[in-house]
Amino acid sequence: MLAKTFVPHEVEEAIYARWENSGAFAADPASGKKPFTIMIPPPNVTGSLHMGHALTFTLQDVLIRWRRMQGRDALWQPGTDHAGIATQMVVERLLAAEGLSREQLGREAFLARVWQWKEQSGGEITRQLRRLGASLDWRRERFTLDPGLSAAVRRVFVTLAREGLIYRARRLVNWDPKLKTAISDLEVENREVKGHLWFIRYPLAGEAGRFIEVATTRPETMLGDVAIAVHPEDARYRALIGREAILPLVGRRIPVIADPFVDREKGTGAVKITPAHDFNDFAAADRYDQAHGTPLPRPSVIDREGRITLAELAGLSRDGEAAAWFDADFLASLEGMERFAARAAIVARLEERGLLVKVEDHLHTVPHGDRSGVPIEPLLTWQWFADAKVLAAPAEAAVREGRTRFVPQMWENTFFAWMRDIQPWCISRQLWWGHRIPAWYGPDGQVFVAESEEEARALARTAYGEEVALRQDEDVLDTWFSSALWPFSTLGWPDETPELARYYPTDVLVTGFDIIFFWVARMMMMGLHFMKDVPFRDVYIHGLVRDERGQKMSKTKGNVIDPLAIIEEFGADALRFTICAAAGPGRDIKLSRARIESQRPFITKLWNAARFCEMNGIRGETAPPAAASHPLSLWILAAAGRAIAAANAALEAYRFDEYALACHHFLWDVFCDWFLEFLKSPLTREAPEAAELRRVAGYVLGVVLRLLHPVIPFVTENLWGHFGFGAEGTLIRAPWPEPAAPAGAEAAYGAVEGVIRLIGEIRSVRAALNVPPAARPTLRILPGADAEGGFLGMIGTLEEQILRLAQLGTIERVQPGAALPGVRLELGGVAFGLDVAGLIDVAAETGRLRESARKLAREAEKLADKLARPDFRARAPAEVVAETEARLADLRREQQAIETSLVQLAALAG
RNA sequence: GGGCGGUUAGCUCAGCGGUAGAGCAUCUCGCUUACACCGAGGGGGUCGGCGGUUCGAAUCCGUCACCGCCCA
Repeated sequence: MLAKTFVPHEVEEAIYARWENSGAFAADPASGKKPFTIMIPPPNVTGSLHMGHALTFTLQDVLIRWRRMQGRDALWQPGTDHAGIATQMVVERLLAAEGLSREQLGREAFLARVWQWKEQSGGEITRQLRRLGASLDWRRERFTLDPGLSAAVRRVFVTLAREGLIYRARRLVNWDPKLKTAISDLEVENREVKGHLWFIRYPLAGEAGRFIEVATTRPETMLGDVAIAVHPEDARYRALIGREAILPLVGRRIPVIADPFVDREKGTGAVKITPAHDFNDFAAADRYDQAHGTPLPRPSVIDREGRITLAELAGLSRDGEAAAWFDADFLASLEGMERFAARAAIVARLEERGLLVKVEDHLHTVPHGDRSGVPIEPLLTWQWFADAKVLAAPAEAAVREGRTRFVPQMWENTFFAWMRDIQPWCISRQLWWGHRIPAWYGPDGQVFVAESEEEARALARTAYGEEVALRQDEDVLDTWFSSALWPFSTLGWPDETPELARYYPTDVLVTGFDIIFFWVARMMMMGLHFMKDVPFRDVYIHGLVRDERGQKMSKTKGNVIDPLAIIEEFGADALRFTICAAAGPGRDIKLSRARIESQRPFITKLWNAARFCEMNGIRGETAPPAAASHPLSLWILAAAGRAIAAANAALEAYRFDEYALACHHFLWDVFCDWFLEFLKSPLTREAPEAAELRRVAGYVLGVVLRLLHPVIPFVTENLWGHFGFGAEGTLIRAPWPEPAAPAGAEAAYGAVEGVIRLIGEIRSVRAALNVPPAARPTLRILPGADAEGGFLGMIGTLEEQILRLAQLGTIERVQPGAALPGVRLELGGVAFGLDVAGLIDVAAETGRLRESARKLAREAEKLADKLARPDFRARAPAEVVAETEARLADLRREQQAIETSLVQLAALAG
């Protein structure tokens, strides 16, 4: 016997273990089945399950389970990425608690420590994904630092380097002074901050007492100024172009240059140029250098920890007049000072010297490191870059040609926009945890890129003609570099494995729009370059999970909902069903406890429907009875067929919400509300058709379980085993249902739907007229000339059901011409009289009828007007005209019926 | 400043050229032998504003407003 209530946490873990241990999640490369593959976007090894994960993995699991049941060889590839910065930060924090730094420990020992952490605490999320029910093929779990995946990284790096698509260069990069590493453009977050605009006077050379005034948001960088730029057509400054100003404090002469990119409206229209600490200034210096013979210097005045450094100013010239503005002692005092402290010191000093004109409040965007949260310092450093532009072109073409399809399609725009303006990708990181860059340097700095040290040594021997000492590059690669290879590195590449041949390209990538660039774009680039084919056919982009007010969930805001707590309380199925039902196309999902609570009863409903079946001797049937002929059998089989078709159409289109809705509607509004209710009378009295109806019910219950299994796998699996549809834990492998449509099913469907409408009408009348619940009035039936035969017959067949569900005493057929006392109804060409004389308030009923007569009249008038317009008849399609006419005719009939009823009521009253 | 998305019942959202829908909430009635996490019935919307296209617009086009996101 099924328990009175379903208690998810009592069964979920056992069911999951059974699936996992029985190999139900395992892909089978040797099978003859058509593969269906999804690569999990590997979560961060330091991560733990949050609602965003719950969303993305629920949707992926729905797709995987559905396709697996359809008989596909499903591969859902699990794993985690090594998350260079995040993991290093975690372990450094642990060390700090012991009073240690990674530098004290040394690289080798530190890495050993990280591995130790990874083995013990890493990958917590893979355990949590099991709680969610995710049917990942765990035996194939990968980690981006696995030997195989690392070999793939080296192969890709070396290949691209030899093709000239990876190169080393000294460039301005986004430097994170807290983490002391370069980061890519994508890891920079532009935040709007309230800052200031400082207006500073720079003395003009050769004209004592005259100045040029500049405005800046970063006065501390003035130490590294090499020019002042004005717009070439700015009348205020035209005369100054080509002359020189004096950089105060530093005491250097710098030119006033013209650059059309200067915004004349902003500040004073004159800007200081600091090429070593600003991307725009760097570009301006480049432009200047190309137009002039003598290049501008590019002194760095801030170091890797964000402190002032004066070393690079030392070599720069300083002559007599400028030297007068040289502030030697003050300058020396800045050495090693933190950049924001230096800002304050410099502003104060400028003010003392009468060079600070004013300070204005200023709202501007400042780049911050997305991990560290500190302002980025643009810094000139040696880094490795990937030529993203060249790699992007085939990826862009693949989407343009439809070889990879975005769902919803609008995300293509985002993808194209980024691809069009793509910048060189800085792939080196000044970290220890990650793939060490496979490049070695000779004594003279010559670089040897190779997959192994031996290979590099061989290259060096050839180059130098002798054995020399080599030093490997200290840096590691961006984590996303290895993630970009995931769709093929996990399948064994660069080896030509059977898996690689079979599962690449994958079918669909499911992810959020926030990582289209990190993931989708980079996997496309690498996949196309190395596999010569796209990594996935479809990219399904879902929204972000937000709280009930539409705010992003974050720990600092304290508005996070912990999926594990929800699973503990309501069960994984309730969470999954809520998510699935809420996953409309291209929208963020507002999630709250209340929302999950409101969907949970659906699980309970399924449970109780199953209990009803069990109590009534219904057993699991995997096939519909071959000779099913009772109209209720035919009707429910037809309805199930519609539900199956709706679910398939929804899932094919990635419409998870419609899939959930179709299942919900079929189970609740059709199977429970009508089918099971219809069954009560014949089963209770053991009618002749009871045996057939039991078998059909057992079969349709199985259809429901199979249809719902992808989204609510635990409760369905539990019931599957309980009813003996198959062995315990085998629903996951059961065949996806096919519509079963015996002869006559559609006709029966229409007739039974008519009976359902009739019962609904009677219930409405009863409620509207306050007929006492215990009253059992008589229903009289008077078939009209155009009565639908099937419907009329069905009223006879389902008489006991109608009596029960409409709470009637008897049903009588009357002869034409007979009166129909009471309330008159008109349906399917049949007139019905509900004899409620004496049970109702005649005046109230008269009022009700008049009101509905008014409504009908309004509607009929609208349709009549429409039909009266010649344009409508001439231009609208014939079927629309016919439909409108039919609707009007229906309305007229209803109006007639009400008129008749009113006359009868008047007689009753009189 | 440029781009994208949104604005439909009290709330959350479908619908995207031919009768305005769902879930939740609300109101009335009901412990009818699966389920009160239930059953039955009801109320509630000039589909953000304006203009246009069309026989017909929530749906297509233009424009404005407000909200959100991305990029400068």
